[in-house]
Amino acid sequence: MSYTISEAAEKTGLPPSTIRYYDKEGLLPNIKRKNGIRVFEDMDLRLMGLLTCLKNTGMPIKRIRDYVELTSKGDDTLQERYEIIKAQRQFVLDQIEQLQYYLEELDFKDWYYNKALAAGSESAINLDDYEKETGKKAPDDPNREN
Amino acid sequence: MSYTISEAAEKTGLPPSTIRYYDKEGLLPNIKRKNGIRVFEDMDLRLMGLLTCLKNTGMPIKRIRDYVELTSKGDDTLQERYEIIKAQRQFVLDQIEQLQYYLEELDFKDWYYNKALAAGSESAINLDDYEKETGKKAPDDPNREN
DNA sequence: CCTTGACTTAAAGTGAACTTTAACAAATAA
DNA sequence: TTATTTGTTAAAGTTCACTTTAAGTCAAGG
Repeated sequence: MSYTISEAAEKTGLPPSTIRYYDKEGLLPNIKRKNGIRVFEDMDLRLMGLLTCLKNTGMPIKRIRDYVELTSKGDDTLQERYEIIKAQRQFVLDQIEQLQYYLEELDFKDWYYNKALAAGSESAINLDDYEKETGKKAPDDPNREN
Repeated sequence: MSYTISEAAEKTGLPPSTIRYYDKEGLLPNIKRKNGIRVFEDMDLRLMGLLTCLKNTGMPIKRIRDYVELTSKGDDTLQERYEIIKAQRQFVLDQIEQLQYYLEELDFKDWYYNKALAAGSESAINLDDYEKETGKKAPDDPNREN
């Protein structure tokens, strides 16, 4: 199947302006043209899925372009591409860990506001209760007197 | 304990310029001054920890300021603050889920390059092997002929 | 007394990732 | 035939979150 830019936009969730921007930045090599108009194939849409993955996990556009360029150079660049993917995979693992840490901070805040709302006031909260009730240590937090 | 801006910077990991910027943006209300010079207390450092948590989980500066402002208005704003924290907590859960999805895409790529490097070429890869070897379905990916 | 170093401000500059604008081309519907 | 729709480009504009710069204040040390 082939698609126009607006169809590709719908399929990928990226606005046409962004697709054109990615194309200009070299993230979409070998997009076909018919009378000057971009023609997207399924393979292009799958590439855009990968771009979205890399972008949404924090890879800068320039590095994505490097990866894409390496890909079109063939088997000689397998090792280099592998290093990029491995690094990004580790980066995602680190991000998840970081988010899980922040989640604990927000879990505490959630508990805190539940308590405060039940009591009608923040001043009524006994922070020792957090550990008693959840088994987790209260994180550092403003609103504390330590 | 009290700290200068450079000590606060060291403790929080934020550069002094960023701390001044946050102060200007209203994220650090009630910072004391001594002869015009900022004096940070432990409570301020803990607040900065919370700011970092909110910022690093994707909350825009303006929304963080709203939250901070609500906090200094006292118990009347408990419900509103709770909503903000609850929404952010859910946002973090969604982010983790999203990252875990992207991780699977990268896991596939990792497998793919391992295979390709072992064989010396991408063309030698049989994508059906991914499910056979890992029990996971190969995600959509460029480099595939489907 | 003077220099050094750490602080202050307002304002301008930066980099990333788009988005918008303006002007134009080609195909299609009325 | 004309109007509308959908595409094209280069270039300028936007937003966010800082960072840098320039000019100044102030306390401590030599």
